Amino acid sequence: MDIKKRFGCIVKEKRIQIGLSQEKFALQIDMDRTYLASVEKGNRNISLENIFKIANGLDVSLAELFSDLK
Amino acid sequence: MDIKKRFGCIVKEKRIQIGLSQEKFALQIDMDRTYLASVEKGNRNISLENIFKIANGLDVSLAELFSDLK
DNA sequence: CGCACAATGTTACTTATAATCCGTTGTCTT
DNA sequence: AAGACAACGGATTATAAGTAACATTGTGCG
Repeated sequence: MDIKKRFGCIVKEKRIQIGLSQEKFALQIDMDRTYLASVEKGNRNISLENIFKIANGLDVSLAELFSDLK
Repeated sequence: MDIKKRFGCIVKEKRIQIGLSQEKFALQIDMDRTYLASVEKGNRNISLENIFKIANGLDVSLAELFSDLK
């Protein structure tokens, strides 16, 4: 599985863990709702600053975010 | 310090650890030398696939790469 | 020191694509 | 039906990717 898809899965997992919808989470981290959706789907080659923004929103470090990237 | 600069520092550190010049390393991972230089300088908001490419070139996982991001 | 050369830094530019914004559609669940 | 959520489309804007030319710095050596 490619890196974008793997990343998207983890974001989705962790977002669900904290009990937020795509829309709520996107709003919270000031990111477009449809963009977050496509990131989770693994269709986006997201940039470092947005990766960081998501990690912060999920309240995990970048290392943690990537640690269970199978 | 911002995330781009912190990331760049780590890449530089790890590249030096494996004893490669920017040019050699860039060649190895099929990336332009000047692009790599600006990434290391923290002037680029690099995307996931290029982050991944660098991690692979450095022979570390993404989690490892980000683990000593101070 | 002055010279050569290697390594890195910087600027500026075009092209590719990340990211936003508007909406619609489908699927649950109540 | 209505409301919440997620998937998808298209059009636009912002910016990352990639490259070339040139500048600078660092280093070893005569």
